[in-house]
Amino acid sequence: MSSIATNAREASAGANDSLKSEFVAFKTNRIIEVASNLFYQRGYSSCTLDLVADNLGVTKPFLYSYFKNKEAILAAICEVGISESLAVLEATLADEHKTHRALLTEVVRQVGRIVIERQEYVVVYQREMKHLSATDHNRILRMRASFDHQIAELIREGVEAGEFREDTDSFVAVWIGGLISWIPTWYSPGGQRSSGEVIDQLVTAALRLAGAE
Amino acid sequence: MSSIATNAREASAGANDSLKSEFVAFKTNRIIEVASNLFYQRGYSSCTLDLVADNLGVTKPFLYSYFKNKEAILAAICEVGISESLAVLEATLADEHKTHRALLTEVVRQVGRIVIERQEYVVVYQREMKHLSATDHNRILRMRASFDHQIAELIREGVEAGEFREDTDSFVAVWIGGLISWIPTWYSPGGQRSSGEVIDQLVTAALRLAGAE
DNA sequence: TAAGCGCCGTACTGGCCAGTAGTTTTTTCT
DNA sequence: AGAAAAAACTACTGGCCAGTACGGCGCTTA
Repeated sequence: MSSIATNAREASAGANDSLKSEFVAFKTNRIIEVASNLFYQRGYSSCTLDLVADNLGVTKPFLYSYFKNKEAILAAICEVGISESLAVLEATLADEHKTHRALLTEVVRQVGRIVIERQEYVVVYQREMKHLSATDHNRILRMRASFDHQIAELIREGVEAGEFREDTDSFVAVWIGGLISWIPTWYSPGGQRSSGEVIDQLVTAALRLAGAE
Repeated sequence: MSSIATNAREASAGANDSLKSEFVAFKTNRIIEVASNLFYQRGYSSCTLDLVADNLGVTKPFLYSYFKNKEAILAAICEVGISESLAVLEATLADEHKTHRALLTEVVRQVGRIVIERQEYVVVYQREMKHLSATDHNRILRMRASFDHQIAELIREGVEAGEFREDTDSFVAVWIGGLISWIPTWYSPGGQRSSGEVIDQLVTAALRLAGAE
């Protein structure tokens, strides 16, 4: 009996905890969403936490119960784009049945989609990374390096398999990363080109760089 | 006689003035050089003018006798990379005897060189443009647009002339601009790759994007 | 050498802002 | 209902920084 009661209590406590942590996650997300938008518009250093709080309809101490300080908010923002991209990259590369050309196409398409979706996060990351603490900076730099490394590997194998031109240096991985990162500086959601067109163009460009035609 | 005297006086005054304006130009240059370096390292908003002055061995009011305010210094920095690139672009395109392929190669090579030389200026421009006044912002944006437009035109003519693949959209001009702008985020002067190698790679990449092979 | 001028420095201010201490409100549990 | 705990707010501070008023020093000119 006591064990049943205990289990029930634990289960209930567990449910409560998870509900509570869902609330916390939700609020945390809202904060980085709004903060990202404001950092994007005004720049990290010239954006005050009072402003972020105002835009959320709360006050500054509220933010401090979810993040240690201003820099922690920035770190959370910077991590979004790169961690999602890395996740998609690894999920895509897991499919062993595809050709290297198909893999490259799919990776570029998926990551391009994420970069467009998370445009503001990506731009803030690119512009404001230098304000991160050394620890956060290194963690994010490692993710970025891992991304580039895996693309370079994909290129190398594709060249070996004869799918890409043999005079293709695996360093084009960095150039392809450049194409992807470049999108947010000129694409705007309501603009002339749809995100679909942009992604198609991106894929074409990446394939040309890889010599896969 | 009076006219000779006047001329002599004017000539002398002119020489003085030009010498003086050379001094002014020199000091102005030193300011944007040092400021660019500090804005590059710390970001525009978190870099104080006292710090800039310290690094020049002068004091803050000195800066205010050469620039109206902090933003004017930023504007001067932002203009360097793009105005030099535009000048080189137009000088290169003036050579009527070259093929479109040769013109594209030369433009990319020259602008790549400028971007590497002026790396810090270019990065500050990309990151901090949003802190410019509307007037400065527009002036610089127009230069940038003119650059992209002329590259697009070059691509279009090259396709027409049969030098580039016929399924090449002139929008690759923007992608090529992306490759060039991407260099400063990963190239470092003392690093593994020499600037010559980087530029060769850049040219190769640009030609592949244009379908000129 | 003395007067005049211009260049640069000293010293200040007014406002802004990250971060915090202590209080009030809301929720939870009995 | 009422107490205890959790969540959010009010109100403040200490330091920083763009921009400025004014003073002094050296340099020209006669």
